[in-house]
Amino acid sequence: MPRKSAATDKPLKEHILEVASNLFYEEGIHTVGIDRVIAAAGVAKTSLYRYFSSKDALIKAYLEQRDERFWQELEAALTEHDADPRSQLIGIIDWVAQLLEKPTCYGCPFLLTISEFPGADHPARPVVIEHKYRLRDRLKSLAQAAQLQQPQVLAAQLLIVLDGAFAERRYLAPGIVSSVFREAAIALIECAS
Amino acid sequence: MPRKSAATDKPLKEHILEVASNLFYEEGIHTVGIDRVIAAAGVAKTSLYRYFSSKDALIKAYLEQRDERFWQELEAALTEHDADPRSQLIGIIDWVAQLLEKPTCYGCPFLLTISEFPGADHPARPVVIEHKYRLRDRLKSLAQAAQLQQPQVLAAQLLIVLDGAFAERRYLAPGIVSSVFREAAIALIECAS
DNA sequence: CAATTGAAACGAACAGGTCTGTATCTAACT
DNA sequence: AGTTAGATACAGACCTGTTCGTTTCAATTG
Repeated sequence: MPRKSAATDKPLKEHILEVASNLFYEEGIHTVGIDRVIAAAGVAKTSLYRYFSSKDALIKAYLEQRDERFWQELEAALTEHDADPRSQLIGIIDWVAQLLEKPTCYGCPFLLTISEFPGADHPARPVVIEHKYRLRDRLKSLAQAAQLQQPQVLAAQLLIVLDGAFAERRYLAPGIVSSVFREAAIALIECAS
Repeated sequence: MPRKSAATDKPLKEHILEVASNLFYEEGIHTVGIDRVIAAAGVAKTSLYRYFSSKDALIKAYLEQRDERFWQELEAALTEHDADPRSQLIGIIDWVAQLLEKPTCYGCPFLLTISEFPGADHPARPVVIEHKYRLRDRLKSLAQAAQLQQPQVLAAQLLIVLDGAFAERRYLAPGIVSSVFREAAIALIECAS
């Protein structure tokens, strides 16, 4: 049976991944070396390499963890909303707007990672693309169910606004980005009504 | 008098900067080392360091060059348009849409750079922020002159759409991003009419 | 209960590579 | 002669990934 980490009582692999995830997200992947990760996690280098075969594997696990958490929290936020598809669509917008308001939001981890690794062969790339496509499809089916015009186009438009808002969170203050994002998204939904 | 580079007949400093600019933009700054730059430029390392005191200085020059070129080409594109402020605003949108359609467009160099260097103390940061603010102000004054509602808000919305479109150009095909961007921007302008 | 065993983790050093930036020497051109 | 640039080697730092020896701790076994 695997040993538990002292502070968090989580399995060590998850503990390492969580620490790495925060560091990668906040400071960038290239600027955070393995030594930084193990120091912050209070862990030996051998332990990290026992669970992750390479830094690339750790990066991939980081994105997969963020993807999983994204959908979990999104679906959880949507259960508090009306079942009406239009309300659900607005619900996604509001949920993202809340994310953008957090001071701990530094942008979209997927966009940030693909900015750091533009190479077509990096293992992170398919995770990013799949994440974005899935989100766009989710928006599209909601727009479709809400009987909005051109749901495919609207979904793509909303994704652009979302990506733009997250991109700007790297250099702009939380409140402004969130409110402008929300207004723009609502306006586009109104246009398709 | 400084020697001209064989192929381009430009001063060596500009030649180095141009080569570095393309490499940084296409492959990312972290993944492109000084050795790659001098090899691609066909230049000795000593020559590079004669004109640029450090890699950070080269990065800063890269962004300043992109900024300068951005405004030059934007203003040039706008002279072909009607002097009417609303036409000028649409002109910016169309010009950006054309940029996005180019296969050589890999996103916004400013957003990409700030994604790679999130640190608040990096010399690239102020260049990025100033560029974005200037663009937003340009959009705002055009919206104002066109007597659109809430020009400040509209400008911020358009900037979000623009940033989102450029962000998506790292993982999506040219044509789709460009057309969706254009439709979203036009829709937002219509909303403010 | 006490001794043993074995996996899990730590710590520290190191190998091999890459990166930035410098120093030195030589060639070319004015 | 003197400036400009090329070529090369190198210093020092950093980074990934490995190796080796030691510690801890829990489960097993007598």
